[in-house]
Amino acid sequence: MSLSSICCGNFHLLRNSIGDTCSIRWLKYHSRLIYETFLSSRRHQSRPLSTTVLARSTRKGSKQSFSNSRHLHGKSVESSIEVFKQSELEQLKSLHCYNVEEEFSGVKTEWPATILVFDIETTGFSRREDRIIEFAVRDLMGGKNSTFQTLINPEKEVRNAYVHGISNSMLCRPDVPRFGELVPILLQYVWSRQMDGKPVLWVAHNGRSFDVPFLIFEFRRCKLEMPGDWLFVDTLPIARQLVDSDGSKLSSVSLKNLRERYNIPLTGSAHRAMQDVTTLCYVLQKLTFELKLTVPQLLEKSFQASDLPATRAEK
DNA sequence: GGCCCTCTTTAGGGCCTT
Repeated sequence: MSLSSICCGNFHLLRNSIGDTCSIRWLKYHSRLIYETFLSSRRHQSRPLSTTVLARSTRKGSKQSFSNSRHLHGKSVESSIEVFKQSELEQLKSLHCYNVEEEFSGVKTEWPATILVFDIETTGFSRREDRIIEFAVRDLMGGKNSTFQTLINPEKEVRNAYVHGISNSMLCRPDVPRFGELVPILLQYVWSRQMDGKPVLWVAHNGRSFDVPFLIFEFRRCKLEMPGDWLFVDTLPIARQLVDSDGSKLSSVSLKNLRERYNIPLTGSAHRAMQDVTTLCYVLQKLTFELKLTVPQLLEKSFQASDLPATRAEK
């Protein structure tokens, strides 16, 4: 299975899903029972959800005890949040690619994992001192409700609004959830996208050093562990494999530079989570195509939360 | 903080994330 064909398929679908975002109110309304099921399954299990043993069994395709709970509310969620302007949509449409193999064969691609590209905005760089204030994710499978985003009340002052434009007044509102309140909603979203017996592959730029540790610490503050079938891929070390036409390595592999390298238009404010997610989706497509990376190879590069030093001991 | 590179490895600077 070539990643290029899958990515082309992804972005064919992505074209149709931009602006099609889950309503957090809907998810909030339906997440309570799901969350209770999650907690219940944890109680019935004699080990945490994110143990290595459990994850290994998941990689082989076995089901986890909670994997079917998403079917309790398996109906589609409504869309209510407009993310992009029409002019911006037109720009992105110009980048769309077709899954040629799928178009000709008529056979649906067998996905080895649910691939979720995500990004966070935070109050700073310290995973211990700072908090997540925005979370956005896009399922590369595309389709209805393939994206999800929300602001998060960090319960502390935001002093870096000059970076992302997210101010205290935007976060200190009754309709903005704290991270602990978001967890059941996020789990509901992920389960609604996850395929039976297959892992979830989260993709982020510099995720290994930044996004994933932040998530781990937020889960830890809620006294929860991430599901064991959540795998992560960092696009930063992958991008470092790129070379220029003269064979030299790139001087910068920041998301901004990669976007400019691939002529990807900026469709909103940089340093807002969903904007960066959209950029990374296109960068991932171009990156894997250029490096001829397959999905299995991408999975081989994945890591688990428990693999990170930050999860093994407090520093 | 983790990773990479080099004027390196008994180290230090820069990148990348907000």
